[in-house]
Amino acid sequence: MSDNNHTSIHALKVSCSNCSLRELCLPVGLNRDEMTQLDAVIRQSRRLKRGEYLFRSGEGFKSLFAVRTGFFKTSVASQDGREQVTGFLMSGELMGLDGISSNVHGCDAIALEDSEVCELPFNRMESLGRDIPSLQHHFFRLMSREIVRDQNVMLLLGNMKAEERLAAFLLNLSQRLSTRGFAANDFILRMSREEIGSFLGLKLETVSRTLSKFQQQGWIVVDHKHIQLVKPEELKHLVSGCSHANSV
Amino acid sequence: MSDNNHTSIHALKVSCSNCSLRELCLPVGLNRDEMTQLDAVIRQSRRLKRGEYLFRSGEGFKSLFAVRTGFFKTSVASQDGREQVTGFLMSGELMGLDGISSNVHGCDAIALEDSEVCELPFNRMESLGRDIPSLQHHFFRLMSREIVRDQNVMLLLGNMKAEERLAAFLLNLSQRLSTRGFAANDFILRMSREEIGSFLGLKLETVSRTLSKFQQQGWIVVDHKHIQLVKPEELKHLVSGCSHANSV
DNA sequence: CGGGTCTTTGAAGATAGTCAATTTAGGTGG
DNA sequence: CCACCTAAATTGACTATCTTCAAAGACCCG
Repeated sequence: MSDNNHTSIHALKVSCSNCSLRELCLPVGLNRDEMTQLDAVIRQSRRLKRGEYLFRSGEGFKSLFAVRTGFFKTSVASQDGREQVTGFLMSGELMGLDGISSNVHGCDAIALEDSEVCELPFNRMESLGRDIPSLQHHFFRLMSREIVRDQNVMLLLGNMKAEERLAAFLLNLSQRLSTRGFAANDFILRMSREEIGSFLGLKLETVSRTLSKFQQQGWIVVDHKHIQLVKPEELKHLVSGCSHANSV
Repeated sequence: MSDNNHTSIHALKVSCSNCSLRELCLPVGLNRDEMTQLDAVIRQSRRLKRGEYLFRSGEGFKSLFAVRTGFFKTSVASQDGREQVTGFLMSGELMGLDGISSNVHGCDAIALEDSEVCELPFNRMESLGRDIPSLQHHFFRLMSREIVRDQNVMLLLGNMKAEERLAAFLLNLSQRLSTRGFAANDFILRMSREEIGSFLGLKLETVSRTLSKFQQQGWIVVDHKHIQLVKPEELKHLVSGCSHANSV
């Protein structure tokens, strides 16, 4: 699974009941008892170094993974090497849902910084869902949310101009970070310009140019990976009219 | 729900057990007994005329809908009126999965020809899933398949040129039609050039021009909505290297 | 059979892509 | 700890693709 010898496959026993992400992640809406049952199913946490693959497209699918700490990208690759980043994931978010359909992972998942994930064996999640209706329901909701997110990315890729895409991207990151208790208007980009471009359907040069343009207009401050949103309302204004949802 | 007086809300009792789509649709892998239980849950079939909305974005979500006959598009609209078509659906395919996450439909679903759908009340599907593990599993697989499909659309919108997009689109239609027993290389487009363009992230003129180009090269014959794939292998060659999956 | 929608096609224009050169940053090893 | 080396980012000039604007033609439904 891992091609990296010094990878620490720390089999730390984790528990949802104590996890600071329990309001964001899978256990939403479960009572104490149900959460204990969920704890029993979650196999372990696994640590990954920056650049390491959590899974690869084509590998057998057995488990979903929830991000505990760190940051991931998922991407699908074409035969001739072109890469499409399909998402960036932060704590509490779930990876691997696309593997359920065929029992084979449909994308690559790569850590963009040193990270830690919880492994959720899918067949055990499935049977636990039958015992805990609210868990089953939440699970359906999570998958549905992913579909909604994907639809919004389609809207972005199909209808929006470079500036609108980048504004939507920055605002989306901002919103998700602030949900997790981080500053909404001052953050570090974990991904390269090329990865942003791949996600947004733009070339890296266009991403760089557009960020510079935003900075020239005084809307943001760019210092390499460090981004400050000075006038987020201007970014919102750019995006408004492109989508009612900002769950990109 | 419907704003159209002369709409026939034929409450035909339908049954999965007799349905010609049972190998394509929800009942895949169920035994006789389980299928009878599923029959009990499926509320009715509903007929829609061309142009009629099955549901609209923002409406309360209660049911999923399976296409029995006909053809649909789903789309998300931005505030300023721009439309992104997110999918075209044919018999045996499911609509409404995006509504589960928030109990509100996230897109519009519109019949592109006179059509008939089966209504699947979601809460009853959920509880039936707890009784029939294989149904629950199949349901997860269907949602996952939708996520995979969406990822492939992202790849298309993010990485492919106009000719590649259109080739992928035609081949995908062809493949799905042939699965349903129709001719793979001779079919009628149910949607307008504008709707194709919206789905593919192109303007209608570009769609029209690109179809003409394919025809000039002798790869297809275009007679308005009537399409014949003369050299599908050339189209495949165009697309190859853009994606390993053709489940767009 | 006629109005309106959909489609095709052309020409001009804009946005983003490509190619290339320079600068900067970050990681590695001495 | 510093210096080097490689990878990432910025910026400019030019180009290609797609869009926009426009006009004419075809079909379809009532």
